[in-house]
Amino acid sequence: MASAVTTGFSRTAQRGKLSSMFIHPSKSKHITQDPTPLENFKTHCESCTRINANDELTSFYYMLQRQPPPPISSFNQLLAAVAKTKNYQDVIFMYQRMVEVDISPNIITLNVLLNSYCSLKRVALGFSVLGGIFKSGYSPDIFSFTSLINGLFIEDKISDAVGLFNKIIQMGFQPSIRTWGTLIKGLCKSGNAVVALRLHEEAGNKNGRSYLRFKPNLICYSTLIHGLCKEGFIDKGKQLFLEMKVSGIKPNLIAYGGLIHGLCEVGNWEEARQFFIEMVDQGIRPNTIVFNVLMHALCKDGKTNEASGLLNLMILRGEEPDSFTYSILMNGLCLENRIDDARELFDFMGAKGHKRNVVYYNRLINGYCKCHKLEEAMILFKQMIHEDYKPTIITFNTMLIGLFQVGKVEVARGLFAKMKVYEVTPDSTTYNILLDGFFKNNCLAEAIDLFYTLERCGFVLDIETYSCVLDGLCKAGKLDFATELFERLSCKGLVPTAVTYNIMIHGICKTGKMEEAYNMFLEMEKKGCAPDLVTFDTLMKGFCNCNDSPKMVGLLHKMAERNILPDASIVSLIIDILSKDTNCSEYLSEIPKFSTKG
DNA sequence: CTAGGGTTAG
Repeated sequence: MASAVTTGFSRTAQRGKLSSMFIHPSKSKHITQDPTPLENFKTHCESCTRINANDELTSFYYMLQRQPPPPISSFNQLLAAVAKTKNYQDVIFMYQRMVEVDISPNIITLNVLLNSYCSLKRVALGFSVLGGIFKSGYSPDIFSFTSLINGLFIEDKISDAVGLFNKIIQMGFQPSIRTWGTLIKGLCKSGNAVVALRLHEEAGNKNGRSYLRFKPNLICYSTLIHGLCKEGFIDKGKQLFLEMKVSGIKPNLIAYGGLIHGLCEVGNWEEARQFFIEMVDQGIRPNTIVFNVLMHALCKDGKTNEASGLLNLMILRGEEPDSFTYSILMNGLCLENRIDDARELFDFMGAKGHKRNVVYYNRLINGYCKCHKLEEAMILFKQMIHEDYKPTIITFNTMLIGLFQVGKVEVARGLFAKMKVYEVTPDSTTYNILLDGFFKNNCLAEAIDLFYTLERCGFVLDIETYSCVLDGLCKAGKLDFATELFERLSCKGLVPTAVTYNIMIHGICKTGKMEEAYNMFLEMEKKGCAPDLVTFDTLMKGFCNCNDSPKMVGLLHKMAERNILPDASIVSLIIDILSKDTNCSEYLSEIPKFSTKG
């Protein structure tokens, strides 16, 4: 049975000739084809945009040719200087030239090289440098390991990074404050601020991590505070803020900024204001970024007028608004559907000679798309190209969403084809938009064709993409296809989310097979995926359609267990069923009590 | 030689 379904799919996929249009060539052209060192050097110099780059490379080249060669420490100094400017590519280039003329690196040279690879998201090459360190008879030190831990974090290999940290401790290495800072930063950046906090607490505990010979410093604290607040643990952030004050560390702009940011996100404007005042009292001057954060939070909360009040304050205090400031404000206006005001700001900036950038165009295009003024959006799109701004992936994704929303499928196809022309590579969001757009605009075959083409090309599809396809299939009445695809998810290593389950449950409910729908719900619970309000809403409607009051009451109990409050539509369904059911009083007594406070 | 903050679609 399964094979029949599969065949149905591939036939559709083979029929279309869209594949070549949709799949862009991979970016393999970046790999160079072994030019000679001198050629390499020349093109490298030409492509350098940094002011000092040529100076550095010229003196480097001079050093390379000297006989006898200068000491390795001189090379290290130069490499370190280049690394400091974050031009890691240059460091690697210079290192390779050194090797060519038989200059032996020492541990510092190798560490700089290792760190450059790690910073360029090439931690694997970092590890090969580690091998090279051993081979040259050196021993890796805490610098090498700190860089590797950082590299693992940069590549999102969180557990490997933590594992390496633990391993070097086991091996008897003494971590430096920077190693610790790298660990804290990595955890906070990857959304594991709570883990970072636990480590921090253990470190403070005398019986805990006794190998730490240092106290957390300003950087550790501000990173942690920022990370915790970003994830909504404001109280923990405030606690740490106090703790750092107690241990004699004066909070800086970043610590205050993190706290204010977190408070704004949860809408606690009053406390945010207090900290803002405290910060100013402490002689810390809020910079443009802090103002931007505040304005962004205000705009997101629909308080655009207050945000523009802050803009005035900012200018009054002598802080120069930057490109972010205006784009945040523009977005706020768009969110309030004040597209004309946003346009006015946009034109005003142009008139004032304030440098526009792509983001402004993206924001405004988004604004026009949101209120379905696609012609305006398109005019702006053409204008930005005319003014030599390169459209980005955001520009295209925004336009595509807008076009599909108003049913302009043909224009969307054309725009997608244009991405190639502008050398913008579609990302997974682009494909989700296309799939969703084709499904919603009744281009079922095209959607399935695209989906199969993507799968065949080995494009890494995430659970969002599959959910989108499942939704499209279910809504088109192809529940069989959807079920087959759903069952294939686990062998692709994908875990269905609540959204995925909701889509499937909805699809099954539509066919009236409530037992199957309920089984899907049970599977969801069993797999540890928490059902949400949508899940219950969907099931309630299904059971209501077949007048299954006991099951509805059962669901209400499940909701009570999970502290999910029924919304208006569920309540009306309950009333509906009670009025139909002659045994209503019996069920009435069984309905759980929901506390009104979450 | 190795650690700290903000914006854009769904």
